[in-house]
Amino acid sequence: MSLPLGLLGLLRYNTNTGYDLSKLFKESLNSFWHAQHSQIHRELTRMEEKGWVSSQNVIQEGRPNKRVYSITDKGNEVFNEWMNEPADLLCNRHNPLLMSVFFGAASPQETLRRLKIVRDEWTAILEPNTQKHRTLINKYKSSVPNGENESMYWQMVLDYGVADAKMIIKWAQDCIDKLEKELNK
Amino acid sequence: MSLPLGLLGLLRYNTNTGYDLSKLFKESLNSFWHAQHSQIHRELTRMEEKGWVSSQNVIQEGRPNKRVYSITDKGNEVFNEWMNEPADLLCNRHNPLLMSVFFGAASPQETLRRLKIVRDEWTAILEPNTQKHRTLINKYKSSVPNGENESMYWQMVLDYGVADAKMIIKWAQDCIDKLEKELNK
DNA sequence: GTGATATATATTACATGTATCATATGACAC
DNA sequence: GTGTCATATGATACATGTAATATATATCAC
Repeated sequence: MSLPLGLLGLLRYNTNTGYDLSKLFKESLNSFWHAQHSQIHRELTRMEEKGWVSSQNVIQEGRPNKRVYSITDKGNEVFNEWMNEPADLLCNRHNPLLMSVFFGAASPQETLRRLKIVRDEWTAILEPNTQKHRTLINKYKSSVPNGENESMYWQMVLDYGVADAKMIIKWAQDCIDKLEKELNK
Repeated sequence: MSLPLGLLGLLRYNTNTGYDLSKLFKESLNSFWHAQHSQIHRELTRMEEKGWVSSQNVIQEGRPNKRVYSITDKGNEVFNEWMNEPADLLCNRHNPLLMSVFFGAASPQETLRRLKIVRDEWTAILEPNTQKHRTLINKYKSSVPNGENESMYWQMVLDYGVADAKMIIKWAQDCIDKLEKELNK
């Protein structure tokens, strides 16, 4: 249920089109939830059927018409209920990286190569991503109602991302050291 | 594609029934991949259609008959190809916990309560889980062909789990501190 | 004037994950 | 003798995620 709830959460701030929600999603929630635009459009349609959002067709000049969604009272109710329901907090992971490491003995050289990619890519994006998110937090802080208050929570999610990246980089390096030692035996 | 590949990976060690694979999965891969027995049965059927595994019906006394699967040459090929293909290493996450923290301003008390649950539950399972996995690694090390060699990779996955849990516990505590300070203002 | 990029929504098909139920038997506790 | 747990597989329905394609227009670079 997290996708519709993410959309409801964002719609609490502002009315928005599917297209803009898709971009907003990428900017804000993408570090912990990935959704494609086709999924967002489908989900919005379903949410309208359920009465959680309503939409208005807006005719534009020079561009395709757009459909602007807003959250309904019922949508707000659903969102608030979810905020008080037991969520899947110790969430199951589906992690292809660990799957491939687990069976790494089948191809040690390849596993080593992959671990280096993981280390390098995470290292490369850690700083720029942190900066980008910090900038976005500041932007939304002033443009979203109650943004000053919300921003503490956004910061928590950003902190998680940083801690996670650092953990992965260190873990990958440790694995690389072990593997290289083993392969050079 | 990770589920079928996980099953192929396990079938390389031994022939196995869907039921046993389901249990093995829970013991070994569950920390980074969750699969229900119904999904495993369905997947095995499909893999047999594709010729990646073959099965034999074994009549048992006193118990329901069982279907024993073994990996085929083609299955081994598919598995090895996958070990050399670019995997989704910087994997997307779908993390309901972070989703709920992100919108935490909608219900600070509830968010605080959840973060405490997260901290406590992860703390409670960290030690026992580590022990359990260490025991399992030792068990499989001697019972699986090439187990001595494979065990280094299993250990890496276990290390990841430990580092991840510690990171989450620390992060949750930091968030709790911040939130309590804010709420007591 | 051609191609790339951004705006905007929608459909199709398939892959994967979750939840619940159905079936069948043996062993064990109460 | 009843209920629960373990063994064993499967069907059904639905929810969710991914991939690819279609349509239509404006702007900008070359």
